[in-house]
Amino acid sequence: MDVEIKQFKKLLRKNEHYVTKARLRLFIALQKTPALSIKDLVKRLPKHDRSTIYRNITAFEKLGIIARLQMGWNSKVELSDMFQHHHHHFTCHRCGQVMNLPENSALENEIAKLASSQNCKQTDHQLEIRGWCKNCLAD
Amino acid sequence: MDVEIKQFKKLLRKNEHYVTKARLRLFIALQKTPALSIKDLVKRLPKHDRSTIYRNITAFEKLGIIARLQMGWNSKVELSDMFQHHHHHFTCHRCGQVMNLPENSALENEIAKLASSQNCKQTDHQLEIRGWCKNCLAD
DNA sequence: TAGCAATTTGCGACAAAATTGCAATTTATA
DNA sequence: TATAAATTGCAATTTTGTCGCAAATTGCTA
Repeated sequence: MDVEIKQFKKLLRKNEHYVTKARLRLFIALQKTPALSIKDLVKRLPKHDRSTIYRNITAFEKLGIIARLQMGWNSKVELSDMFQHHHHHFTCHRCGQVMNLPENSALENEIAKLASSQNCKQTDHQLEIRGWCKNCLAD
Repeated sequence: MDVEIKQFKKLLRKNEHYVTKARLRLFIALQKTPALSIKDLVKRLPKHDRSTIYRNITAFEKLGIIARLQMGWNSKVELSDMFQHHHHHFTCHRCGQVMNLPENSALENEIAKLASSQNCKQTDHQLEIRGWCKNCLAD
């Protein structure tokens, strides 16, 4: 079985959460796609009620399993850095595609410096770059 | 009168929009606070109906007067770079306060490089840093 | 500054999104 | 497999966001 699913189950149990079908399916759906809206999730998990999905998203968020994002307009969720390399996103205005960007330590350093210059302690951050993707530029 | 309000009125007129009380108050509310949710705005503009606020937010957005942000969870709006220096945000987990961060050209450069490294053309971006603010760290 | 045309507003009705209580089901454990 | 506890699905409800329309406001011109 997928190493990450093992880790996910362990995390749930450690925090006194049951491993249920709804939670597993939600996790797997998130593993498959970079960033999903609640609407997408409801569509992809037809066996489960909206309320179950909402409740589990809230639970996952508290456990640090997922992170909420802003992609242009709607809020979306994706697995947190616990289950993925840390990364930022590029959203194309034209085709709407969201792509994960490669890690960049120079950028991460600048962000860290910016927070500490204000005497703030950073726990995390989120960057979205918007514009035109390679394919749409070619058209 | 405030230079920015003059600019705001001019922009409306140029685009065949009337300068109304609702629009002025909305603009002024946005001038006063870094990032406001729709809920906040509805609370701060009790003389105006929700639908008016929604409609004007939509209109302002089309005219490029405001930008939508995602601060953690709810989407918020603030005046665009047209009326403010370009900046990013820090949100405190504990007190919830949102502060504007100073401009940083090294950071901006890294962001630009990251986009072009993927052959994407960046139009804009948004960064939110989260953590603990100075005051909350002191407590 | 009165009057006209065009836009905007507030209201009420709706539609969509998100939350909640509770009985029935599922899960972990022994 | 029995039991206790957590979770789910469902229905009801609240919260958010949208829309049409009559009345009011705005910009313009005489």
